[in-house]
Amino acid sequence: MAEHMRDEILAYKRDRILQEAVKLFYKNGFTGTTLDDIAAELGVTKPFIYTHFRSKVELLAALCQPTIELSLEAVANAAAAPGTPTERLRLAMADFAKVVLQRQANIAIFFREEKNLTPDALGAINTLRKQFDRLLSGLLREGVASGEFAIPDVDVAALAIGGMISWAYTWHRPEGRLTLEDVCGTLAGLALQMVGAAAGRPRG
Amino acid sequence: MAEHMRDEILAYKRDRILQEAVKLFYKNGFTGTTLDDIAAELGVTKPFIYTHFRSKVELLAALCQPTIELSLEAVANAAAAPGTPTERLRLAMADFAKVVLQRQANIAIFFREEKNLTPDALGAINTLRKQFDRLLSGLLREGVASGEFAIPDVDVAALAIGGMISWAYTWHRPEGRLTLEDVCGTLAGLALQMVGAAAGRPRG
DNA sequence: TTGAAAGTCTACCCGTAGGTAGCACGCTGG
DNA sequence: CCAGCGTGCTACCTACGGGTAGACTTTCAA
Repeated sequence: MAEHMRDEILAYKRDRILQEAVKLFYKNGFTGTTLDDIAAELGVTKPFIYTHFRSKVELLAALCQPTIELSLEAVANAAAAPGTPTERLRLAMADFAKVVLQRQANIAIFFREEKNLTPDALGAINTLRKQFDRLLSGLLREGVASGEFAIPDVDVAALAIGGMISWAYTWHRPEGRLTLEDVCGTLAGLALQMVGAAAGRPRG
Repeated sequence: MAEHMRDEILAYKRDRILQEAVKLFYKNGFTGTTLDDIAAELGVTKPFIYTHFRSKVELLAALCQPTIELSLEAVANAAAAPGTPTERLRLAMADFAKVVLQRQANIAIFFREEKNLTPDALGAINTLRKQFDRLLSGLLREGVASGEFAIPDVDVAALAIGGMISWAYTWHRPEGRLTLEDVCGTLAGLALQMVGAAAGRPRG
């Protein structure tokens, strides 16, 4: 049990480092942030960080990959859920949007700093992204087959929808006019309308 | 006239530097590219670059701003053109997509390296982006007023459409299955369908 | 109370890359 | 053939920041 708690504390420290790193990378960019900056924000020193991460780029990977995994899971779960393609697409896009906005900083950092990842880390993430695209394309194809969707090019449509929603990381302001749920709902509705689904927005 | 030609040569040199910079920043990122790299690619040395640009970040600004200006112009021209909102939206989005894809590298660099611009340069560009959003929102509002478009939230829709098309810089492959014109046309069609316009895609 | 292990800090190294001073080469006109 | 200028190069400076060695402190078990 002493062992157990030590692990929790270790995990907690690791997590705090990641939190501060996300905050600073988001605000000042990856190269615009020094490890000393992160350490200072935590009230510790640089070697402290090195007891939890092997390098600065490992830190970067550690804050990107899990977020991409969450995005994939959101779509995977929705795609596997019961319901019509229309219902599942709405769920998939609303949940995906939620991940994008809840992890806005992580998403932003990933897309900006991709080039700073090691080939290994980038490869792993790109595998996830390919699965994401494949799932989304598959869902669209189902809807086309069932006659619910009308799309000229399924693969382009998948990229367009994915992009429309991913892009929200660039403009969403948590303190703005719209709540996170509003935005997710609206974006999911727009996605449905885009594929020609009936009731892209329920009409009362 | 001797004067005249000297200026042309100066402009040409400046242009070549920018070309190589775009290529390398796109491939390796801004901080991942050294001025020596760019110089080497041109068969010159670093001080040569400094006779044409005051600093590395000035180089960055010089390759971002004109591209953003082009995007704005594309939408501004289409918005001011004659025709129904539907027709003008299609034109605006097709032309905007064309800029995004023709200047794919510049667009990618801008979105990735925003944080490396000086506050001044970034401010100037953000002014342009705000105009872009305003124009697009205005066009959508016209379509809603005329009954051609059905959109829950015009401002979110403008951001969604702009994002969907901007995003193409992440996935378009010039050597891929689709020509640039194909992609522009498909994306413009998807944008129309997204706002509920009739004939998002002409049906024969 | 003591010894060892875990954890953190102080102090440093050193490669890298943005930026510059001053020289050398070649062109043009006398 | 030479003066002078424009142009680009050689050679350098310097700051910064990622990464590390080793000392110090704290904790806990015996």
